[in-house]
Amino acid sequence: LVAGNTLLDMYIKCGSIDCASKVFKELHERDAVTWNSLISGYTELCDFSSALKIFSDMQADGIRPDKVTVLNALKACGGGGCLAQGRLLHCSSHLIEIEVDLSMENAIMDMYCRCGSMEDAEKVFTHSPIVDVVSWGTIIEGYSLQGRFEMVGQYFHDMRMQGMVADEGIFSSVFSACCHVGHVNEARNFFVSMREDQRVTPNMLHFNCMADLIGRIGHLADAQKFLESMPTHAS
RNA sequence: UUCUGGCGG
Repeated sequence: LVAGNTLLDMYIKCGSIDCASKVFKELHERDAVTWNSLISGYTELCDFSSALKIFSDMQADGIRPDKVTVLNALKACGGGGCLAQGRLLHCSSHLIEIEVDLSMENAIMDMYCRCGSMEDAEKVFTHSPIVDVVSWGTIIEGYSLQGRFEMVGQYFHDMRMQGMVADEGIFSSVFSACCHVGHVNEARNFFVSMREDQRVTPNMLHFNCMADLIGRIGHLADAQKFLESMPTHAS
């Protein structure tokens, strides 16, 4: 069983979903891991409807979904923008004796964000007994995707107030929001704070957003100077 | 062997 699952996983990691599904069909024994691998394989390829189809096949086959199953299914719902199905998962996961821990809460929030329902995402966030940098990042990225810069700033501020340190991912979302709405000065402030207060090393994406913004207001020489100040080893 | 946020893979 483990050998079969390992083989299946190998094909998925290589991107050969066809070989993977062939292996899947030939397996005479399948457990939750087998199904989970295939669901995540389709999700990785952005074939969300196939992923959700496998998810329902799994249940039809009498295999009980575990935590990983639900995490993968939530991701597929988010990717496919299937709000109704995602909501159903959210509501039923409590019932089918799956513990709703932090990673589950975060996945649920992410699903709502991608489905465009920030209201639901915020509700989950607010009611979470504990949140981490991923939770904050999920909400911030959610607002960033919607171009809601004021909310990005708000949540970033709240996060700092609670003593949470931002990481590279948070700043990627923040800069992308700045870029989206063309807020140069705000971005500058974030850039300075990133290095001085929070000791996050700016990466290439961060530098690009900054240069784009500076260039956009016509300060091409500044933008160039800025890019030249970028360390060559920046990742 | 399958596992939550940005970019990458």
